[in-house]
Amino acid sequence: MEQQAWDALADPTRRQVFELVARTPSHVQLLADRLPVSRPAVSQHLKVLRDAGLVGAKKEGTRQIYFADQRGLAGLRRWMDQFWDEALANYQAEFREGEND
Amino acid sequence: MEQQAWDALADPTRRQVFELVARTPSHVQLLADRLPVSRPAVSQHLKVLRDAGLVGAKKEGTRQIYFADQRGLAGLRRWMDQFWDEALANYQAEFREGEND
DNA sequence: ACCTTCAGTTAGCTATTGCTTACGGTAAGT
DNA sequence: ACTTACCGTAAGCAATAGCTAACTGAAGGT
Repeated sequence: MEQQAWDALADPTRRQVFELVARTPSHVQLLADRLPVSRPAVSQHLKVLRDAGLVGAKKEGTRQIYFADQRGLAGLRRWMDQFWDEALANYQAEFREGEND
Repeated sequence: MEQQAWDALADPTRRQVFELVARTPSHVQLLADRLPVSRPAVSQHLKVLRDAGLVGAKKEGTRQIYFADQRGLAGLRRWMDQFWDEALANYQAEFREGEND
């Protein structure tokens, strides 16, 4: 469930899709115009992002407005916070030992 | 440069390697023992993590002690903070519009 | 009714990835 | 010097991913 968010955001163009949607909610065609890939590709990316809980959709006539969903990001944020301190601690510990050579 | 960090942490076993190293700095063989992959696989993962700035290494005789490096995480953290607020804002905005139907 | 616009899905191809096995290479123990 | 314990890298393979092109379908506009 958290793995999906990692996979989703690891791909560069898919991350671009998320960034565009996060700044301004928009429909598929608009996203495809601003990206170097075709419309179906954007559709597929949006499906992955939606399954990961990173974006949501809202029907608006024939169009479909996508917007960023914070819940998908929450898992990654927790993970990051968890290892941020540990990483710093061990990093400093290793270098403190190496200082007195 | 930031893409490398995403790619590195997207892979589940590679993320496990990072997590183990972040908790307790250790050498390759020790990591391989705690993971369901071979030692060379761990070596390759560590190379990717090192190129991404996520881990550092320190020679200790014939062994090599790997430890987590906070600098690789910094980029991802900045990215996360950047979109955390925007995602929340747009998420709420979309639902506020949809409430009065 | 017709046509246009918007979107999701499938098939198929190419490129990349993660793995193991096998090899080469360095540092300590005897 | 020889052996043992480490480790990194290359070759090769099976699986996966991202893309385009083509198809299907729903919603408005005329």
